[in-house]
Amino acid sequence: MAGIADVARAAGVSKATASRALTGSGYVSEPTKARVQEAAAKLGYVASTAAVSLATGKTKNVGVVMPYVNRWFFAEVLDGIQDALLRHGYDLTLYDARPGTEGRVRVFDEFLARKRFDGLIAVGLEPSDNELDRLIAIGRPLVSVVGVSGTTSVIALDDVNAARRATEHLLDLGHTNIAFVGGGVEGGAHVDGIRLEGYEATMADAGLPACHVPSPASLPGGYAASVDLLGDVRRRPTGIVATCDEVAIGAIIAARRLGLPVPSSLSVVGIDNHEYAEMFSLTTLEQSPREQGVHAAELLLQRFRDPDAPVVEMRLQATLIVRNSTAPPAGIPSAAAGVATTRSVP
Amino acid sequence: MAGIADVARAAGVSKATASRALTGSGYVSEPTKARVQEAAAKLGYVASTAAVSLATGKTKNVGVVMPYVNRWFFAEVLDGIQDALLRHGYDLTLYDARPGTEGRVRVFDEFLARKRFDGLIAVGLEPSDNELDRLIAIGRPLVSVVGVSGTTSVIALDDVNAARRATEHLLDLGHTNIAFVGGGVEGGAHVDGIRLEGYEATMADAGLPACHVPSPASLPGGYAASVDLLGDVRRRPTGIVATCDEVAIGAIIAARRLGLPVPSSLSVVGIDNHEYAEMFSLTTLEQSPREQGVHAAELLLQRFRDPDAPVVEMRLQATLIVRNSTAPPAGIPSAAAGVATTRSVP
DNA sequence: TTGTATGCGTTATCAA
DNA sequence: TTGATAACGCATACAA
Repeated sequence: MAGIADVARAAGVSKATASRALTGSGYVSEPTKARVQEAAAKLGYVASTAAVSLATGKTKNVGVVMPYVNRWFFAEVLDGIQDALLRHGYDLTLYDARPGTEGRVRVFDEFLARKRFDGLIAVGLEPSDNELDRLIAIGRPLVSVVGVSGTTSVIALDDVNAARRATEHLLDLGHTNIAFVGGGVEGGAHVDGIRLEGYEATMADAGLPACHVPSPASLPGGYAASVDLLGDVRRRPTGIVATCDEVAIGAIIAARRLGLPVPSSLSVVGIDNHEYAEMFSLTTLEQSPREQGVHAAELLLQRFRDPDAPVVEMRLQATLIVRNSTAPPAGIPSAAAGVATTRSVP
Repeated sequence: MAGIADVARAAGVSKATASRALTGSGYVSEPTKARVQEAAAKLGYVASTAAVSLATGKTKNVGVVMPYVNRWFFAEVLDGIQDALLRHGYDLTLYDARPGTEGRVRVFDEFLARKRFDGLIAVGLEPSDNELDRLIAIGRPLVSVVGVSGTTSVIALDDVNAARRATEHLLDLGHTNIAFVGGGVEGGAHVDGIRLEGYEATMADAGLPACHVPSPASLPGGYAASVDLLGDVRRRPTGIVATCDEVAIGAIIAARRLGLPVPSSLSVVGIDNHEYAEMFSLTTLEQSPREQGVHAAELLLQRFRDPDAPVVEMRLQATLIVRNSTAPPAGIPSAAAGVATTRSVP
């Protein structure tokens, strides 16, 4: 509870000098600075954030808005943001804005309006026009990770490219009957649709028919969709491109359940490099949500230093990681199999 | 950027009256209150949190400290806390305190000392003595979810009881050769050790030998440990009690890999009721981390209202959910099998 | 029921 | 290089 007045008194200086000595702004002689700092340490002085904010207009705090905290991608991004902010001495206040909830409305109407932060990071938010307007009306720097288009800085995976390369990986192995599992489901994320388009375009380029199997972007969702798909012998593909690793793993589990060996009878490729991917030997296109979070935080912090910094749009390229869930289809032997143990870079 | 002075001017009253009209404290006539509120709405006035904090000493913010945000249990608790705080108009600032990191030191030394919150919720923190001292030295109400013993309010699952009932479930089905997978690994959580003790005590009560298989509390960890355990025919049990559902699911996947049908050749029971549990037909003892988060938040809010409220220790009882991963062992037919489709309460 | 005046704990401005 | 003093934006005790 010691205030700066106590520190000043203990050090035998004025509040103003004490403040300068502690914040490092303005001229203070070395000896007095040392005296002040020692006094502050002895008293356990910590500046009141409220008073500092009121006086400086800065909160040393960053707001993070995301629709879910308990999903792999979001939790990883959050972890990355947290880590980067911590390093720079910034606090993080979290706003949960699950779509369609009353809470989300309140977040936009009340909570964000309080401006308890110097800037905002929106993760996978997919705001409505109205919500986007409010976000901008706040008048604080905004950086997005996925989900917001247009006027603000954005960091996101190049989804079309990732889906294309996943598809091409299977094409290169000799597959022609390839299905895409994911997206096309109510309440699903926009990215799933984009990845689907990447897959469809690639199949079209190869002159092959596309097959879309809708599925929620979750392990149980991918499992259920894949059981349906693979259970019907007439529709059964030799390769699956999944919209994310959880769906891909669901497909692998479904295949095992149906007695279809992976990869000899079915190849599966995902997008993410989820923490479970290695255990399932899943071939996947790695995106690193954690790094996306770090980038977002650092972009925002840089914006604090230079408010006129240009709006940047950062498109990350996924890295293909080949494991053991993909192989040439049953008919074709091991022509391109040599590739199957390498790990290539973007 | 409109301040209360602008609102007061627009409504033709003093700042004091405007403040009273907006906060609801003190006497204000209905007509003027309405005028003020209308003016505030029109100007889009929102009180500066910094100024309010400085004037009242309250931040309307709660700090949450947890070692991980990207693990199922923690993410669920966080979600519950967030939800409850949102309903009461409180912000949430998050502090990541991963054990053994430099960041954790800074969180305790700098970040928490800033007291940007009216109270603190510690989730699974397992603080050192020194850390616990600091936590208390902050001088703000503290509520813990797991991980802190003693002097503060705590909400936690009754781990011993949960492990005991998981074990008894297998015993009731006729199993005698039951292993416990989980715990006993460096960096593991304290709860795993407690659950292990519950299992061991129950086995001892039944006059049966215990078998402990160390494992990290994760899906890959449980998978690896179970492959080892089940791969050795001489050690192979007919039942597994897992320290959590992720480990249990790892065990199920391992069993399938080894061609051991579940539940006919191996029964597996977990603790959690993880979101994947249903997909794997996992019998488990449900704890609800989300509700634990809600309870913790509400306990803290109540403490704000009544600072002298007694310290409470809330031990939650798990609920047995019987699915299809447990059955009588191969030898014993269907004596107690009728039970296997019911769902019992604590 | 309303207005005036003061304080909350810092930083920032201006003289000294 | 330092010190007195005025903001910062609001809530509140007290006076009217």
